[in-house]
Amino acid sequence: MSSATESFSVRHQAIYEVVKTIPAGVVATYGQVAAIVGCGPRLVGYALASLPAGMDVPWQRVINSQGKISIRSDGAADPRQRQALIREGIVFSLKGTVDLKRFGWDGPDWDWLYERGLEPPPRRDSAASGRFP
DNA sequence: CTTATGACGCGCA
DNA sequence: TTGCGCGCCATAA
Repeated sequence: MSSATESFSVRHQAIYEVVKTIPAGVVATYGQVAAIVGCGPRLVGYALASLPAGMDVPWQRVINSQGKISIRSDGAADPRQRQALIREGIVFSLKGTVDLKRFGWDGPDWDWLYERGLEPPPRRDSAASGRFP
Protein backbone atom coordinates (compact mmCIF):
# COMPACT_ATOMS: atom_id res chain seq x y z
CA MET A 1 0.00 0.00 0.00
CA SER A 2 1.80 3.07 0.99
CA SER A 3 0.57 6.56 0.46
CA ALA A 4 0.42 8.66 3.55
CA THR A 5 -1.69 6.25 5.54
CA GLU A 6 1.26 4.40 6.95
CA SER A 7 1.69 7.06 9.57
CA PHE A 8 -1.73 6.47 11.01
CA SER A 9 -2.79 3.94 13.55
CA VAL A 10 -4.46 0.74 12.56
CA ARG A 11 -7.86 2.01 13.51
CA HIS A 12 -7.53 5.08 11.35
CA GLN A 13 -6.25 3.05 8.47
CA ALA A 14 -9.17 0.68 8.80
CA ILE A 15 -11.55 3.60 8.64
CA TYR A 16 -9.82 4.96 5.59
CA GLU A 17 -9.95 1.62 3.86
CA VAL A 18 -13.65 1.31 4.43
CA VAL A 19 -14.27 4.80 3.16
CA LYS A 20 -12.24 3.98 0.09
CA THR A 21 -14.66 1.22 -0.80
CA ILE A 22 -17.58 3.62 -0.98
CA PRO A 23 -18.33 3.98 -4.67
CA ALA A 24 -19.13 7.28 -6.31
CA GLY A 25 -22.82 8.00 -6.53
CA VAL A 26 -23.68 6.90 -3.02
CA VAL A 27 -23.06 8.15 0.50
CA ALA A 28 -22.34 6.38 3.76
CA THR A 29 -22.98 7.50 7.30
CA TYR A 30 -20.40 7.74 10.05
CA GLY A 31 -22.26 5.13 12.01
CA GLN A 32 -22.21 2.80 9.07
CA VAL A 33 -18.47 3.00 8.71
CA ALA A 34 -18.07 2.73 12.45
CA ALA A 35 -20.12 -0.45 12.55
CA ILE A 36 -17.85 -2.03 9.98
CA VAL A 37 -14.59 -1.17 11.65
CA GLY A 38 -16.05 -1.84 15.06
CA CYS A 39 -15.63 1.50 16.73
CA GLY A 40 -17.73 4.40 17.86
CA PRO A 41 -19.15 6.64 15.14
CA ARG A 42 -17.38 9.56 16.63
CA LEU A 43 -14.03 8.09 15.80
CA VAL A 44 -14.88 8.02 12.14
CA GLY A 45 -15.34 11.74 12.25
CA TYR A 46 -12.12 12.16 14.15
CA ALA A 47 -10.28 10.03 11.66
CA LEU A 48 -11.58 11.98 8.73
CA ALA A 49 -10.83 15.21 10.50
CA SER A 50 -7.24 14.10 10.75
CA LEU A 51 -7.21 13.12 7.14
CA PRO A 52 -4.53 15.14 5.37
CA ALA A 53 -5.24 16.55 1.96
CA GLY A 54 -3.97 14.60 -0.96
CA MET A 55 -5.01 11.24 0.39
CA ASP A 56 -7.01 9.01 -1.93
CA VAL A 57 -9.89 8.78 0.47
CA PRO A 58 -13.34 9.90 -0.66
CA TRP A 59 -14.13 11.49 2.69
CA GLN A 60 -16.84 13.53 1.01
CA ARG A 61 -19.02 10.44 0.73
CA VAL A 62 -19.42 10.21 4.48
CA ILE A 63 -22.26 12.19 5.97
CA ASN A 64 -24.23 11.99 9.20
CA SER A 65 -27.23 9.81 9.92
CA GLN A 66 -29.54 12.73 9.29
CA GLY A 67 -28.53 12.67 5.68
CA LYS A 68 -26.79 15.98 6.07
CA ILE A 69 -23.23 17.08 5.66
CA SER A 70 -21.65 17.39 9.06
CA ILE A 71 -20.75 20.78 10.35
CA ARG A 72 -17.13 21.30 11.20
CA SER A 73 -15.65 23.33 13.97
CA ASP A 74 -15.76 26.23 11.59
CA GLY A 75 -19.44 26.33 12.25
CA ALA A 76 -20.39 25.32 8.75
CA ALA A 77 -20.02 22.44 6.37
CA ASP A 78 -17.34 22.64 3.77
CA PRO A 79 -19.14 23.60 0.55
CA ARG A 80 -16.67 21.52 -1.37
CA GLN A 81 -18.21 18.39 0.07
CA ARG A 82 -21.65 19.19 -1.25
CA GLN A 83 -20.25 20.22 -4.56
CA ALA A 84 -18.26 17.05 -4.93
CA LEU A 85 -21.25 14.89 -4.09
CA ILE A 86 -23.46 16.66 -6.57
CA ARG A 87 -20.79 16.11 -9.13
CA GLU A 88 -20.96 12.41 -8.37
CA GLY A 89 -24.67 12.34 -8.95
CA ILE A 90 -25.96 12.78 -5.42
CA VAL A 91 -29.16 14.77 -5.25
CA PHE A 92 -29.84 17.08 -2.34
CA SER A 93 -33.33 17.96 -1.22
CA LEU A 94 -34.46 21.53 -0.81
CA LYS A 95 -33.53 21.18 2.83
CA GLY A 96 -30.04 20.21 1.89
CA THR A 97 -30.41 16.60 2.87
CA VAL A 98 -29.60 13.43 1.00
CA ASP A 99 -32.16 10.67 0.76
CA LEU A 100 -30.31 7.77 2.27
CA LYS A 101 -32.99 5.47 0.95
CA ARG A 102 -31.86 6.24 -2.52
CA PHE A 103 -28.22 7.15 -2.20
CA GLY A 104 -27.33 5.27 0.94
CA TRP A 105 -24.42 2.89 0.62
CA ASP A 106 -25.26 -0.79 0.91
CA GLY A 107 -21.94 -1.51 2.53
CA PRO A 108 -18.90 -3.36 1.25
CA ASP A 109 -19.10 -6.59 -0.65
CA TRP A 110 -19.21 -9.79 1.32
CA ASP A 111 -15.89 -10.81 -0.18
CA TRP A 112 -14.34 -7.61 0.96
CA LEU A 113 -15.45 -8.19 4.51
CA TYR A 114 -14.36 -11.79 4.41
CA GLU A 115 -10.95 -10.84 3.17
CA ARG A 116 -10.61 -8.31 5.93
CA GLY A 117 -12.19 -10.46 8.56
CA LEU A 118 -14.56 -7.71 9.45
CA GLU A 119 -18.16 -7.84 10.52
CA PRO A 120 -19.89 -11.20 10.67
CA PRO A 121 -21.29 -12.40 7.39
CA PRO A 122 -24.83 -11.11 6.90
CA ARG A 123 -25.76 -14.72 6.37
CA ARG A 124 -28.76 -14.91 4.19
CA ASP A 125 -28.32 -18.45 2.97
CA SER A 126 -29.31 -21.37 5.07
CA ALA A 127 -26.43 -23.74 5.07
CA ALA A 128 -23.12 -22.65 6.48
CA SER A 129 -23.38 -23.58 10.07
CA GLY A 130 -20.61 -21.87 11.95
CA ARG A 131 -19.00 -19.17 9.97
CA PHE A 132 -17.09 -18.80 6.79
CA PRO A 133 -16.97 -21.48 4.15
C1' DC B 1 4.09 12.29 31.21
C1' DT B 2 -0.89 15.23 30.84
C1' DT B 3 -4.42 18.08 28.52
C1' DA B 4 -7.35 19.74 24.92
C1' DT B 5 -9.86 19.05 20.83
C1' DG B 6 -12.29 17.09 17.00
C1' DA B 7 -16.55 15.36 10.23
C1' DC B 8 -21.27 11.42 15.46
C1' DG B 9 -25.21 8.64 17.13
C1' DC B 10 -28.47 7.00 20.38
C1' DG B 11 -31.45 6.81 24.42
C1' DC B 12 -34.43 9.14 27.43
C1' DA B 13 -37.36 13.01 29.39
C1' DT C 1 -41.30 17.29 18.37
C1' DT C 2 -36.68 19.21 20.73
C1' DG C 3 -32.94 19.08 24.04
C1' DC C 4 -29.31 16.92 27.02
C1' DG C 5 -25.82 13.55 28.32
C1' DC C 6 -22.77 9.87 27.45
C1' DG C 7 -19.50 6.86 24.99
C1' DC C 8 -14.90 6.66 22.51
C1' DC C 9 -9.89 7.11 19.93
C1' DA C 10 -5.90 9.48 18.06
C1' DT C 11 -2.98 13.44 17.45
C1' DA C 12 -0.67 17.73 18.69
C1' DA C 13 1.48 20.70 22.10
